[in-house]
Amino acid sequence: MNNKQNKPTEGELEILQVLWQKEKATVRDVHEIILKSKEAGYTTTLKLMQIMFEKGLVTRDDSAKTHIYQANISKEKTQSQFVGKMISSLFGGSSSQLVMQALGSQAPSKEELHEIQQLLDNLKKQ
Amino acid sequence: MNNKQNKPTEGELEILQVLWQKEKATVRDVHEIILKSKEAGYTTTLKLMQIMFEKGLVTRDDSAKTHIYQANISKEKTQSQFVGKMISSLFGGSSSQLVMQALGSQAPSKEELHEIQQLLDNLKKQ
DNA sequence: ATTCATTTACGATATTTTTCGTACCAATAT
DNA sequence: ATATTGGTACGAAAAATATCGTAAATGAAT
Repeated sequence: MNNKQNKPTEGELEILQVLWQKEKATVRDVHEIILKSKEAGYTTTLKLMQIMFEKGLVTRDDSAKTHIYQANISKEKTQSQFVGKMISSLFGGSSSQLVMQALGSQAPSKEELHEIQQLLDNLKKQ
Repeated sequence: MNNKQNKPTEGELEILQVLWQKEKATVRDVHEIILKSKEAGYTTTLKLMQIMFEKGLVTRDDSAKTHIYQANISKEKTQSQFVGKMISSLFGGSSSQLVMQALGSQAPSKEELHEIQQLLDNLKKQ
């Protein structure tokens, strides 16, 4: 069972973000985008993606010279992994505390509020 | 200006949790508690706390042989630091997405739901 | 006073993550 | 054919964290 997927590191997360957004991408694609937010060498990105491949975090099609990468863990799963970790390590296990903090730090739009309200209504019914 | 406080590492976070809860604590106090959730040597905890002192994450009273430590960054500030980071790096800047994820992953109690509802009502008014 | 237990200080090592240089390979242009 | 370009592989260094052993200090108990 390869269930216990390790938490991606920060660098890996940056790459995953790109892959989640673009579905498929070459190292160069990813690298270009990462360059926008930080300084980095091409081979640095390459190496990281190779390591991620070894770890199973991404898959790749290496049939052509230029390999094509895809994320191999879902955004949702990763999010919940991190959120869970955070709730336990910073909010004493209380998800609502995290919710309060998140809502407080950045007010959501009307539509978002509505969405949250719906979810909340749902939870109340149970 | 020592304003740009670095994000505490995971190990540091464990210690901060104890300090936030107990207000004041010795290395041994902290260590005992950490032992409950993981294996660790005493000097490991000690060393970490010494480093945290150097970084300014904690203060300490070393007037007696056994030093007494206190957290020097607030729980709230640290939480918002991490939540903010998370929203931007995993939720594309949308706090409500994080909220949804958090509420979904672990249903809060009735009281908590009520609290969240109140906050939500407040936000709606604006 | 001497021993014993507890603590801090500190250096060293281990581990994990990030970064990069260099070699090598393949496709294309000259 | 050869040079140029753009790609991968790979090893190794650098940086950040975490871990621990050992020595020295301190205070309490005998």
